Amino acid sequence: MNRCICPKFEAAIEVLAKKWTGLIIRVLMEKTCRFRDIREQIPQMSERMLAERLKELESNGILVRNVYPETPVRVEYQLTDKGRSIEPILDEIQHWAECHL
Amino acid sequence: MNRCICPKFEAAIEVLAKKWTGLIIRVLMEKTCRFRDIREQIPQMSERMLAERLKELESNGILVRNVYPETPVRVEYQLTDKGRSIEPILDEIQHWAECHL
DNA sequence: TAAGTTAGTTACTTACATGTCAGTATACCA
DNA sequence: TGGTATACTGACATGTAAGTAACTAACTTA
Repeated sequence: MNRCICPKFEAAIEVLAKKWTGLIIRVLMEKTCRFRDIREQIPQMSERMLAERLKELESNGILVRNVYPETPVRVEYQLTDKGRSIEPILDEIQHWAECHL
Repeated sequence: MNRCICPKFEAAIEVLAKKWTGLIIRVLMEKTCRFRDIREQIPQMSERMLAERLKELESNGILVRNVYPETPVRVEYQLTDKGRSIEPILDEIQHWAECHL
């Protein structure tokens, strides 16, 4: 459309391109997970980073945080519709990666 | 496919997600450009960053650098097939950005 | 009472990315 | 000889991202 810089495109890149973000979304794409579960599926990532990313993704409306006051507490992270709509992007990246890398 | 980390996916993110990369590719998607042209279309980016990204993209086989020894010298940057195959990814991101941001 | 569980937080450090700006090489033109 | 143009490069400073590891809070079980 416009040959100048599209702020929405840039904003999207800023959300999606951060380290760990894609992986976290991919894990949650399969099923709703607890903090612990995500850690176990992405063991390279520190707790600190996971907590930071989850907060960002929540504030961007990509996932919701559900707290169940059991003992010990259970916190589940679930993609929203907005979050699930990222799937085609990740699929395209995966496809490109498999063809060209 | 695999719920663990896919190194190809990560490698793709590493290439595509860097600051300015998407914008540079988008500019070159429209037409082959000289260094100067790209600068003018992305004025926020410094020359230093542009030169660095162009080198990276060239070494990743996403674009080719053609030198015409005229006076003054003309250097044109052109997407390869691999580079052009990134278009669907950028389109998906653009689409998502327009629907959700 | 001590240890375990979940879900974080905080402080500190290191690494890497980016910005700024001056300088280079080559060739032309006045 | 000085100025202009293109396409960079290099040194340095700053800023941001990420890693490490210890700590907290609430509650339960041994």
